Amino acid sequence: MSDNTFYHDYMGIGGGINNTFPFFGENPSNYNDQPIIPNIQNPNHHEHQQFVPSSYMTLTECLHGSMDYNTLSNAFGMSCSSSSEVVRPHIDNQDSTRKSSISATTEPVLDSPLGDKTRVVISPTPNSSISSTSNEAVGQEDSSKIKKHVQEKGRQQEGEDKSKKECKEKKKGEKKVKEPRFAFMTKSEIDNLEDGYRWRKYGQKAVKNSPFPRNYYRCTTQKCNVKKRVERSYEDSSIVITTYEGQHNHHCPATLRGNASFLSSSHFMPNFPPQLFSQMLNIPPTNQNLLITSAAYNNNNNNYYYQQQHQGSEYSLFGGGTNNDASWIQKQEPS
DNA sequence: CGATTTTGACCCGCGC
DNA sequence: GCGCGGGTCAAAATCG
Repeated sequence: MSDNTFYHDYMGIGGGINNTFPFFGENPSNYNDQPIIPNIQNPNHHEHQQFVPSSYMTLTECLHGSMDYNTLSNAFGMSCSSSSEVVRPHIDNQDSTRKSSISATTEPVLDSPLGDKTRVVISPTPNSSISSTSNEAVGQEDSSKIKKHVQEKGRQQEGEDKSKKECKEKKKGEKKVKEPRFAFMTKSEIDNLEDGYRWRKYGQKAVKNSPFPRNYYRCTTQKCNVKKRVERSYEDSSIVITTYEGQHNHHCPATLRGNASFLSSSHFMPNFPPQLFSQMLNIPPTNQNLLITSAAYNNNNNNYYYQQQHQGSEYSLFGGGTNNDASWIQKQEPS
């Protein structure tokens, strides 16, 4: 199984964006352009760019999960082999040695060029929920043991049947199926970024070697078992790592209400199938584990733009649109 | 008062 | 088999 980690660098329209994001040149009039490809080309590269109209599509359906991966690949006339397994981002914080190369077992924070670019020294700020993992945890040990015993006794009396049944049912069925996952990184002060869906928090865990906890969310829609994990990078506290697991089986509540303003955070990405990018780029499955994304949003005209490049590929992808609906994606030939 | 968050305990897989 | 860490549960607390 290959990993497919997906980086998304969201930066405001403000400082630094011009340095890293080719769509935003010196001329602010570009921001008011409709998403017509030539108008948003990087002025520095326009001579070399050659766009491929056949690769042009709208993102709208992708954004709201109404297309499955096969449909998407068909739309592009590409085969969607079963080998395009989605993502299982390998997040192993135990590994203190950093892999500098792109590997199949990618840990989003550590391997991302974005992380390097924005690396800062994190001085762990006291966080009540986190600091309790060290000293307090020791003190909690004894009392928790007592509680444990009490609970166990209680369970033996009343809960045993139930839990046993559940265990059996789980064992009867197949192994817990791991849903497709993908992770992306977002430069944001807000931890839980608006993506149009409604989530309920169901857990929080301290992450080893990190002062920041990891939060677990579930989609509140019934029978939708999509999960989301949100954690802040311990290497760069300005970066939020979001990991989605599964696909929504329903429409996005925000768009049903006619409210698409959540796109202002450029968080259209979570529902965009990552393997589509590798398919568009003709990236071999073995190399599809790392996509680097830059994105930006113009609050003045509600346009968002992004660029995707894949290391090891000569191609890159451009996309954008408005938060009203229009959105697009474009494959760029190598220069 | 229902929905959501908090949080300690539990479960499970994995490495040693 | 044991310990560790990630993920989940579920009762209590809090919110709107």
